[in-house]
Amino acid sequence: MIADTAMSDSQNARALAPRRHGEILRRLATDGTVGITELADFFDVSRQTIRRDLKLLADRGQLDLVHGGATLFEPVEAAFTERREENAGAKAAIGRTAAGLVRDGMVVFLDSGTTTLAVAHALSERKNLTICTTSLSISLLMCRQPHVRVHMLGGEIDPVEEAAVGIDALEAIRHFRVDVAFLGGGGLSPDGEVTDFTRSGAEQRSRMTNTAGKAYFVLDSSKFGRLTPLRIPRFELAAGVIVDRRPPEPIGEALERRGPALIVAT
Amino acid sequence: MIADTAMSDSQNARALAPRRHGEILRRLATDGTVGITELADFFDVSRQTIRRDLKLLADRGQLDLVHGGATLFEPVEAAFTERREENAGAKAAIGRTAAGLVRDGMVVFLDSGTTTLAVAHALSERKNLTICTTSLSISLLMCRQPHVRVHMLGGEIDPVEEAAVGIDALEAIRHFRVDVAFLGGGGLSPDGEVTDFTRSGAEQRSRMTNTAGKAYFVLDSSKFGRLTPLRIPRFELAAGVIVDRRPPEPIGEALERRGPALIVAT
DNA sequence: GAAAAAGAATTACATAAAGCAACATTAAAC
DNA sequence: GTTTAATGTTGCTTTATGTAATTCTTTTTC
Repeated sequence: MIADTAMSDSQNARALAPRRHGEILRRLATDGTVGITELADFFDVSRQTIRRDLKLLADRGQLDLVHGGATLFEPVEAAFTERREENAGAKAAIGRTAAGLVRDGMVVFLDSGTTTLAVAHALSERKNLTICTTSLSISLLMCRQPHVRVHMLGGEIDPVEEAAVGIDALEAIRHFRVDVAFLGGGGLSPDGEVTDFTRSGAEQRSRMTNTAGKAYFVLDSSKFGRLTPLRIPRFELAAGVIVDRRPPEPIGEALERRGPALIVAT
Repeated sequence: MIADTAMSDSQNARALAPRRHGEILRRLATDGTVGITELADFFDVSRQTIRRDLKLLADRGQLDLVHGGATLFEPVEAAFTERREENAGAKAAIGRTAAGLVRDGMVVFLDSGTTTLAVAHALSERKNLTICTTSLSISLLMCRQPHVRVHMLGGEIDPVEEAAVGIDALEAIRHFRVDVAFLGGGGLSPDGEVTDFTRSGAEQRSRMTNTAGKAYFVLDSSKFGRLTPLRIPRFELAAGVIVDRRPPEPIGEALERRGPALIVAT
């Protein structure tokens, strides 16, 4: 079905305009850009024809024309980079509060995420820390800090989180004895529970909650009431949830009834 | 079949400005800095062109211009301190040559180091790669690339290399079957042997040489004749050593007599 | 700390490549 | 065969890139 579209036999591919369009869009989806000369060679048609194809697709709003070819509308540069900026003030406050729970010499686990990255920044005052993390950015940040030892938990990298996930990361956690863990989460549900996006993420956080001396979830207020699909088993064992302001009322109480302390950053 | 689709004619790759822009922003995101000469070498265009690209991106607010290149717009990046690349042109050439040895779909191991980082950059044309690395920068760079799967080998982070070292990294290597490995080295000794700075580094490279389908050392000319303390066991099993120019004569011959091919990048 | 040297920015212009529009040609449809 | 749609061709315009001369910066040297 799709295979026909993507077939590279130039004679076959040549005939029909819709085939070209399909292939053009497919390439755009994977590469982000297409070149006119490149396409003309591939389909064995003139550049003018390709130009007409692109013009048509551009009129339909399926791509952006540029000199020499076309690009996707949004080159989706800033998935992660963008998120970092959201709620920056709140996250910095959470970071400072979290850092206040850490003493020199401790072993600290830092989860992936922008809020935990803020915690990492706030930890720069502490000495002789051992940081244990799955996040590439946090590793890079902390390893450039003096008096800090960093352990990166390996595994397959999730391009969205820019952090290690999966079996290897899960296994690596076993090797560590951590004093305090700061964990992210997908949302804080109306009944006071932190929930997650992925099964392996939830499992990882669950284990950390279980093995760390103290485990804290760090959540900025944009997460309040947000529902994500996975519960985090043994969430009740967490020492606390650090937020930038008190969540609307059914939530805060429900959370405290479960056990973890509700800590509001200042 | 799809392979035809994914052809990487360097002429085409050069043509489109948006492709350069994408790569420039990607580099900025990982390195925090880009140099004009560096980029001109990499894309094989004039400095003037790169200057025009940077000017354009700066007007869009995507970066800050500085003398000789550009930096990230926000100084949020305490995380990504500047890493001036010495010998950037030579490394880019080595990177291109190395990338020429990689086919779409392969499993590639990339060692830590600035030369292997250049290889990573050059691999941006390839599709469906699985990258396996100990380097934080390379992980971060490659996981932002479409159609690339990244495995970060975990372990304690060496702040100099900004890469995982030690037992965990050594163990993690076992789990992988890699098609081709690109390894760094401390120096190329007068008797034609690649040597290393640390015991664990040497061991890691030795194992990789042994288990990878093909292993190549990538060394720029500043390493010629340099003596570092550790030999790399089973160095002779490497498929080749990629350099930017032929080393002075006792060295080149000695190397070839040992087995590995001497590949000079163009 | 000032002078010299090296590298980088800027300007202006030349050239090559791409876009465009009108017309010619071919292939499909009736 | 005629008609219609799609593609190819041609000449001209526009855009992108490269080159060279000049003027800053920065770095090096004494």
